[in-house]
Order: sequence, then C-alpha cells, then structure tokens
Amino acid sequence: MNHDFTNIPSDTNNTPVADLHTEETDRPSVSPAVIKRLPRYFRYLRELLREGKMRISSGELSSLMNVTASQIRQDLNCFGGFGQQGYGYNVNYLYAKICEILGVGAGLNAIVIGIGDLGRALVRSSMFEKRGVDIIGLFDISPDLIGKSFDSLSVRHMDTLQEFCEQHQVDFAVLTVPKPVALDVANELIRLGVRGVWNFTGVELPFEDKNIIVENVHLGDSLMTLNYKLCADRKDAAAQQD
Amino acid sequence: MNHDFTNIPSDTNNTPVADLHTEETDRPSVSPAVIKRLPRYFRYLRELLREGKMRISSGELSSLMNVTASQIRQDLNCFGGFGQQGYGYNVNYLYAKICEILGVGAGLNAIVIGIGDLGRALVRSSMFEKRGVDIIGLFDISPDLIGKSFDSLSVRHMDTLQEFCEQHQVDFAVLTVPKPVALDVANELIRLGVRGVWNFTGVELPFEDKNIIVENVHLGDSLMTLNYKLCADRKDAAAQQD
DNA sequence: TAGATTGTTAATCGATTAACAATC
DNA sequence: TAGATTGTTAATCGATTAACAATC
Repeated sequence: MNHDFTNIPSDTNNTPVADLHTEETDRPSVSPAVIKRLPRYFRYLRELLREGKMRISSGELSSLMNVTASQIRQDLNCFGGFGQQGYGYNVNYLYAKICEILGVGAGLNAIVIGIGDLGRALVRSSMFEKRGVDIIGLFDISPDLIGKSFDSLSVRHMDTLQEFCEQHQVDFAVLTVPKPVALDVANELIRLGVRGVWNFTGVELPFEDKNIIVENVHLGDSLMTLNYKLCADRKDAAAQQD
Repeated sequence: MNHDFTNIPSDTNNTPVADLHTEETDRPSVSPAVIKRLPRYFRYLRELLREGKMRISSGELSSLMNVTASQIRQDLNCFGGFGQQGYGYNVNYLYAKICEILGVGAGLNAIVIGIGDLGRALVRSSMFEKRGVDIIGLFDISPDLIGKSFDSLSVRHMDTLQEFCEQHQVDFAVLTVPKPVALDVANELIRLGVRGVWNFTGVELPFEDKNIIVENVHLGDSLMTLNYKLCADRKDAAAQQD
C-alpha cells in the first residue's frame, strides 16, 4: 500500500512546493468562489482520513464530491502544488494544508453572546472543537442564565464584557442576541477590539471598512430557497398535467 | 405622495405584464445566482414596506443593498416587468410579487424532527411564521421531551410519524437529528412522501434524483470562512510589518 | 520505461455590468 | 412636453471546464 510514496512530505512543517504561491508578497487574492469551496474539501478530506485512505486522485475526489476534477486541481493550485504527477494527493498532507489555509488549529479564541436556544446549540455542538476554535466565554443578561454552565463554561453578565476582553485575547464573537440590541452589542465589541463577528442576528452590520470581518448567517434565506424550489417543483408538476 | 400612480396594479391577483415571463411553458430556468439573491430582496422590501416607503428606483435600492442597479433590474426581469419607466417600482406590488415567487404564503406545511437546542431555536423563532410556513408537528424520541410543548405544539414520538404523515400534508421536514440517525430518518421521510428536507445534520443526503428538494445548512462551513478571513487578515498584517 | 495524474494554459461558459432605446 | 427610470441588448468580466505538456 505504501509503495512508491517517497518524495511526498507528510509533515505540515515541511512546505517546499507550496512556497511559490503561499508567499505573502504575491497577494494572490484567492477568488471568493474558491474560498467558499474550501470548507467542503476540509469535510471530505477529514472523512477520507477517518476512513484511513492514504492517497486520492482529483478524479476520485471529483466523483465523490460531484464536481469536476479540473476544478479540484484548479482550486488546490491557488495555494500551492499539493499533489504529485502520476500519484495524486496524499490525503494526510492535503488535509493538513487545507487546515493550515483555513486556520484550523490557528488557536482563535471566541466568545458567544446570547445564550438562548441557538447560542446553546452552538456551544454544545462539537463544531468549534472540530475546527480548532476555543470558546472562552459565554455572555447574556438574563438573571436565570448568569452563572449557569454550558460545556464547562459559566455564563457571565454582559456588564463584565469589557473586563473580560481586556484580560483575554478575543478574536471573534458569535452573536445570537435579539435583533433590537444587535447593533449596540456589535458596536461595543468593535470598541473592545474584537476583529470578527459571526452574525446570526439577521441585522446588517455596517463594518465593511474598519478591518472587521463579519460572517452573516441568514437561516431564513436558506428556508426561502427551499420554499422556492418546492413551489417551483409544484408548478412544474401542474404544468406537465396540462 | 400618491401622485401619478395610476397604471401600476397594487393587487397580487392582477398580473398582466408578468405573464410573458411567468408562463410555465417557457421553462425560463432562472439561474441559481438569481435564486440565491431573491431572499435578500424579500428582506429589504419587507423593511421598506415596514418603513412605509411607497416607491423605489433600482438606483435607490442598489445603494441600499450595495449591488448594482443593473443587477437588480436584470434579476427582477427574470420574473416579469414589475416596474414602470420613469417611476421605478411600487414597493407594495414588488414585495407581493417576490413573495409569490418565493412561495411565501403558499401555505407549505413542515414538521421538525429532532427537538434539541437547535430544533427548539428554530421552532420558537418567528422565521417560519414570517415566511408563511406552517409548522404542524414536532418529533423526537427522548422521553423527556415527548408531550412537552413548544410554540403551542407538543412533541410527538417518532413512532407516530407514519400515522401523522398519512393524516396531514407534510411538504417538508426540518432535520436536526444527530448524524448517526440522519440518513435513516431522511429515508423514512421520503418513503412517507415528504418532498423536501431542510437538512441541518451535516450528513450528505443522496436524493439528487427522486424529485426530492434538499437544502443543506452547513454552519461549520460558515465558521470556517470566518476563520479563514480572520487568519488571512492576520497574515496580511504580519506581511505589512516586514 | 510506461502509465498515471498533476499543474497550467487556453477555450468555453455563465454572470455581471454598461449602455441606451423604449416609455411612462 | 421634458425628465426619469425601466427593460433589454451588447460588452465585459470572472469562473468553470477541457486539454495537454510536464513529470513523477
């Protein structure tokens, strides 16, 4: 199984081939389309790794993921030559590189603000752990919640947010507060030096400038898309009957 | 305010201009890019309506939404001529048309399977109500949950799913069950005639064929994108220091 | 070496933007 | 009517796919 598997580095620290593209001075400016696909590669590679698969070709991966092999090779080459002609890709190595690119294990610290059903769902999931993000604080204002523990973290009052941010490195905040307070809380976060917001509030945050990274989750939009397709489907069926 | 506002139909039932494009026989096959933008129009128009705005031009809307006016006109024209030269768009009418397109108020019925933190968060939100979707049943297997009520619906045992589906029209299911059972539950749903799945499980459902509509929500992918951008940002900052 | 598969360039396709005639 | 703004075509841009030389 491990035959002719010589020249491929299996260690993350060793990145000779990649340097050409990864070099910061280049400003390669990876396209948004590619960035959006990276997490999917991460998921599939993690699964392959779990199954103990050692190597994979772009062709194999393409039929697994229902995309073209060409796209896979193109995407990966934005970040460096991770494969080997005639061989394919070493799953372990490729996974490590994708993790590196996505910042898995970069050790980012996050806090969750708003410990309602959704906040709890996120905190209790293994989502952050799987992606190397550390949740280091939970905040709310409800007296019923303050002091209660979720995932071995106890909920703090929002009044202690400033103090907390001064004492800890907070890279981003998960925002699951009600709409009416969303903007105020977000502004306060920025004031305290938080650089990113994972925004579940549905409120548009006007931080495009300011070097703040905002990732919006609009679950309602996803629901709408489903609705649209179900209705379009129904109309098609009705049309065919005529 | 209501001046020269004559020829624009303000009622949903009256759709003379649109027919050319809406005609089912055309198979206009709206592009995925357009479909993904529709929910955003829906949100902005709802807000404008709430603010009491009567009319809006593509130019105004474009600066509000940070997209080009050209794109807005192009997008809307996939479904019909909803505007009027020299005037713009009637907010009320346009909102009604977008709702019609997206199937808001089509009266779709849904059930939620898996009443954990996430399931509860969804059920208790106003998301479905706002979009004209009726949640008609909640299902779980935990004895602690069966019989409990959320949003005036009591949780039923999964054993009663078949009976329920036979007695009610279930258009789609919101799937928030743990990964290990996801595929089994999904298969059962399809067997019972459910045509759509809003899939939060992270498990890929192999229903591309079969006329089943699956809308996947991968929250982890969104988190990864945020992570990537935060790390890329950090690298940029480091590079600039050199 | 021969076979396989990458990295990469060129061709195609689709989506966005610009422009303007139609028209309210 | 004159001004405004749409609907729509044409031009541009970006992203995907195909093809193949490089090479392991």
